[in-house]
Amino acid sequence: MKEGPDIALIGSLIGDPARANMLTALMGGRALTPTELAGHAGITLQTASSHLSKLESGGLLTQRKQGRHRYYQLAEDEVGLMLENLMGFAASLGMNRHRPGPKDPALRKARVCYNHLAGDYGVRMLDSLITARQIEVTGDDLALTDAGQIRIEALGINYASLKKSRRPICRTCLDWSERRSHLAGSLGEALLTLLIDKGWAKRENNSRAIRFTDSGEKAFSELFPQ
Amino acid sequence: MKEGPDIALIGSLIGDPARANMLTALMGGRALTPTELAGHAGITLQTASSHLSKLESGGLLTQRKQGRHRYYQLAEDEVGLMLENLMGFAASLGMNRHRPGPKDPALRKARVCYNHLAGDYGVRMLDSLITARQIEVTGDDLALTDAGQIRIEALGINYASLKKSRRPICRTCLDWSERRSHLAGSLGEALLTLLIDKGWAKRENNSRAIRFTDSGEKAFSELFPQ
DNA sequence: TTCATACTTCGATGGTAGTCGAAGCATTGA
DNA sequence: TCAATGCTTCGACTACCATCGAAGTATGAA
Repeated sequence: MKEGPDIALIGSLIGDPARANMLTALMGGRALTPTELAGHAGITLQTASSHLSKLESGGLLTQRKQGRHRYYQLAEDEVGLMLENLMGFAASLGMNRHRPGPKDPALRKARVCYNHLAGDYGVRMLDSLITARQIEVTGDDLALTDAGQIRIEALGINYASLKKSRRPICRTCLDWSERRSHLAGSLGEALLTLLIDKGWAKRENNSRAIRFTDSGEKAFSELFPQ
Repeated sequence: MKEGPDIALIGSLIGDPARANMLTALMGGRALTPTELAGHAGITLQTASSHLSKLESGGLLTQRKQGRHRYYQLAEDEVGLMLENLMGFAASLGMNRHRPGPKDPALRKARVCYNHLAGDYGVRMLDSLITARQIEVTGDDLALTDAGQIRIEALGINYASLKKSRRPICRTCLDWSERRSHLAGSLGEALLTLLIDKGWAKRENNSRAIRFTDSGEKAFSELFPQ
């Protein structure tokens, strides 16, 4: 009894519907204000504020003040990975909160997973990078090969700056809709940023879904062939 | 808002300390009775019964009646993987319920993860199998090679019976103490059973820890060299 | 300074969920 | 048939927590 880490604390943090909705909203990757998060959760600002301070002291969120706004976001990559993982488990048990609606296919196709690309397109991207031997699988974790370094530099991503940070460049993240891994880590983030900066893909408002333009679809397929 | 699977439901199930303690106890791999689980959680039988029915209807547990006993266990492999994963996250946040006690090193060295071997030894076993090319890493999932089939048959594990079940033979499970994967799936279970049947290792009572005998240590090191 | 916006803190309320005692049901053994 | 064990169900209590109104604090704009 009382062995190992305390999962009850995390469970209780996630267990409240209002908090779960806020965390889900923050999986969209944008930093959000208490007012916005209150809207997502369907509660008043006061209640949201109370929840947010709990999530923050629990280590799941961080905030930064900017003028008279406070922006909350997921504290670390690990938080996003854990949430995506939990969603995968919930989905495997058939715990869906809604009848699969019109948004659902869009989410399964491509969505933001905190700061990187997920869904069918996310999985395809990682698969393609592995097939092209630009990313190497060694045991658990992923590593960028020499060919991969050259490749991402050619795409305009600065490898040196990726390497500077303490975050892993490549890591796997279990996709809840595909039940396979997609690419997370600082490279995953950089690639999503690239897709958006190039105008190939756009974030939907108030949703984790990502919409590709026609030319974006084409460019993506060329960059990451099946 | 209200996108994706319902993580709040699972969170609330895990979020209660009594339930979390029961789930942790069941990670020991043995099927336990309500009376035993009540003891682990430090509550009365009535309360435990109420919790257990919630966990069962939530899909986390199954029960089977045997005479006048009811044996509860984790419903599926996925439940164990999810819990181990959550523990890993909790540990990474430093959420430990106790000062690392004398039991802690034993747990980190070798423990039961629901039905397979975890901890340092679990990770080493998988590493060794991969190095020997008896297990192959393809993208996300693991696969037994031809050499691996021959190997496990030689150990006395019937490959055909493993294959019959719908469960995956090999799968990864993220180890919370090592932060790397060990081997789960039906083969992971069979290998743990083997270690115990051969008398090389023993389950501690009321703990997830596994204690190796001296000869067991030696045999393990020979079977799975670094 | 004054007002407005954004957010937090305080305080009160209400609901819910965990808890246990007591009673009821089922199985086993004598 | 009777008693004992294992467990569930019922009912009541309690404590906690989410919730929101009201008041307080901080930042920015006018």
